[in-house]
Amino acid sequence: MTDVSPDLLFKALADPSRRALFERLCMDGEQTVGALTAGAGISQPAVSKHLGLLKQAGLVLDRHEGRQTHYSAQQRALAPLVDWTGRMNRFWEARFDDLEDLLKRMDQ
Amino acid sequence: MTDVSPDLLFKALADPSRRALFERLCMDGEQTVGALTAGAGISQPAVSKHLGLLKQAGLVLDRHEGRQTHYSAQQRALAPLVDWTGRMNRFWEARFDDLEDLLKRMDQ
DNA sequence: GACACTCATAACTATCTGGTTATGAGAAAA
DNA sequence: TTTTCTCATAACCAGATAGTTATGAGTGTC
Repeated sequence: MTDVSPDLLFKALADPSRRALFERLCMDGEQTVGALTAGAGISQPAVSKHLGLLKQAGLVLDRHEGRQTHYSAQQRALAPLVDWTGRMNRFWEARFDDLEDLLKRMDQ
Repeated sequence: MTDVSPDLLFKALADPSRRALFERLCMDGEQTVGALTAGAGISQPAVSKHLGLLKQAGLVLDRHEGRQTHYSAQQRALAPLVDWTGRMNRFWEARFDDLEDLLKRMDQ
């Protein structure tokens, strides 16, 4: 529930297989490991490991039901990423404003 | 100028040293390799390599002036990231709306 | 021209990482 | 209970990667 560092998020999403799994969960909703393995081009243990990392990064939740595990995307998880990009853009705009101010002053 | 794949962006930003360099460029504006090396806890060649990757990912620009190279953050570079996170959230919300619809129908 | 400075590249190394196969644990089915 | 199914973990391997030192290329300075 508590926010995860951007570092974990970036690392988790840097791998294409992992990002693809997360995208599928976002698009199609909760799915079992078996369903996710079908369609991912990698073995079931590889999928499980990736899901483990995604879970550790707070990007997915797991739910055990009988002998299968259902994974789902955790919506709020991307918030730190949005915050980070927003912050970077804001820095940029701040410097841009400074430049504008400078130009205005030079104009007078 | 043309948009870069989210893959390159995520990979470039997944490394802490690289992300720190980019953040400094966003916060403080254009800087030389020397200035960036001071403060990064790593050697100058390491910094140069990271800057090379950031440039390849479209995150920074370089400008040669005499014997020094000035790097700056490229503002629009984060756009694909913003798009991607937005898309993921939109998927999520769409499924949420479906659920709402379902609940509404069940309610009738 | 000789020297100093700034950065990029080369070459190398240790560690990380993403994949594999083999296997074990737990739950349903027979 | 035995078997089958689903997933996670263990053990291992090959390639990627982030760092290092050494050096070269290009530019200003003396």
